[in-house]
Amino acid sequence: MATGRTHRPATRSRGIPEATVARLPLYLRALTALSERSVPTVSSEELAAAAGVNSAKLRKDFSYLGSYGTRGVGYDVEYLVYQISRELGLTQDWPVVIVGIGNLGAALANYGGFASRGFRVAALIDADPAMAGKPVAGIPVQHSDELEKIIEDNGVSIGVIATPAGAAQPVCDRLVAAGVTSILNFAPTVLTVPDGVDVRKVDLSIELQILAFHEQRKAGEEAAASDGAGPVPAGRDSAAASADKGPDGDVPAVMPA
Amino acid sequence: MATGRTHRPATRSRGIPEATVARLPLYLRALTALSERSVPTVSSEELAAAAGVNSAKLRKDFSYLGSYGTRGVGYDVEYLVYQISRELGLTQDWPVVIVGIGNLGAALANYGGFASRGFRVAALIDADPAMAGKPVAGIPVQHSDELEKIIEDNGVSIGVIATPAGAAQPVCDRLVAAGVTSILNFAPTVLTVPDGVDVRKVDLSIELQILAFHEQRKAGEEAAASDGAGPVPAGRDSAAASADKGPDGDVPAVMPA
DNA sequence: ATGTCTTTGTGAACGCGTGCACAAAGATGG
DNA sequence: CCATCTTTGTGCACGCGTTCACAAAGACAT
Repeated sequence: MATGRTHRPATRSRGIPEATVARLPLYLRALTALSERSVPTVSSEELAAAAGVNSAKLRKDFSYLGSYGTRGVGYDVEYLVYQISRELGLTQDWPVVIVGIGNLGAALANYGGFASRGFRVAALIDADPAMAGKPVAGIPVQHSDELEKIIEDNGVSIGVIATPAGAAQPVCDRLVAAGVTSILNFAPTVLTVPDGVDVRKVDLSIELQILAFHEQRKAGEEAAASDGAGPVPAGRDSAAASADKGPDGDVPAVMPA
Repeated sequence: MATGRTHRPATRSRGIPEATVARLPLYLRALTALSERSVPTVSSEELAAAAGVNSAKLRKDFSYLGSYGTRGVGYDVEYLVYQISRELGLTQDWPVVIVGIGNLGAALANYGGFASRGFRVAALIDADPAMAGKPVAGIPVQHSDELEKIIEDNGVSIGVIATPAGAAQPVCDRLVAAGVTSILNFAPTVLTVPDGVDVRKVDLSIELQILAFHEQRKAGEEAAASDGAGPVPAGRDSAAASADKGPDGDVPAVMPA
């Protein structure tokens, strides 16, 4: 799962639970696929299976949006696609800027899932002067100096940070100062932002570590018979496990497509 | 953050809650940074701030691992780094294969956060014959035909799928059949896997949609702004910058990644 | 030793999210 | 119009996760 966090306990999203909001895109994707196959209606059971969730959960989620289903029949696919899109705010155009055009930034720029969801890459920004003007995904990269102007001129409110960890906070500060109020962060760093600004973070390394945890557990259970505890190099100071070479601080995170 | 899901009903993770496991990598990152600065000990308050979480939560998380702190002093950084690494299974080597070497796959292959965490890219696999032999991140790409052999020869148990949506499930099936038991999926599709196999999913599109939802809500609240107080915000996207946060800022939550 | 001060570790309360199970609503057929 | 069948919408209970608040534990000074 992804990983998104930033302090804030109360989750009163205008009646719609945060957990539900996080699943709406999932339903939308499944519904879009059905729509493309010209399926007119779908039951909660079928849609739930397609989205990979429990049907009861799906019905409860939809109940927060209103009563859009017909008992005995199911949900009208097209209508639901529209309702969810509207709820998520995808019926409007969202200009987005991507800062940090390295391998990851380029991958994001080429990602096709944007346009189809109402997102438009308004600009690609990088601090390296050598990148300026060079086209990536058909869009010329612009230098960081232009950041504020680009954001204001295009009315950008969503920014994507794909820079090395060290550059993330400064870039974030500039984005926020220029008017961005939502940030998707791929750099492995905790960003500090003022109230009113949303930050979601994606860190591949974290996802892999969680997988490793479960993987280790599976291996452990398998050898449940005689297993003791792993090698326990006593000494509190023995410290630093195996591979700890590079400072992770400067490597950009990675991500989705 | 990322998004991950598909799995276990009972969370019998040897006593450690899933939510805690998802945060351990976060603590580990903060601790590694402190370690590099040669900081000997850290209090729950300081570490929590560095990791972006609540200090009470951090202490409770650590309590699941054991009593590694010293009252009145804090936690020994090096010792904690080791304990968390061991708990996550990062003290061992995890060979990983990346399937689908497009923009994203290449970005992942170049990601530096792997090696420093015990992960080793054992192979890059792509279905395009033209890619075969071509080096990416210093590793020659191999053709899909070799998939099973590669996995068995290297004892790979973790696979990363970065293929187009249509190829994901078939690739997943082959990975699982060959012995992979943990999968990180970047393709926008719900993968079906047998019991015992973990799947975590990362989908940028979903993260952006969640941001859009909150962004839309902010814009809506602004329109109903009744608390004057100060400068009158002319255009909605022009100035901004200032702390124009009215009622309640809404920040992401989620979990679990 | 004794007292004071700091910080951990955790018992308990609370709230959110999940899933069950069923009544209500509507379609459909006779 | 009535009976039956399907599927939604939701009340309710339960469990996980979060947070508070404080006693216990140890460091440190006197």
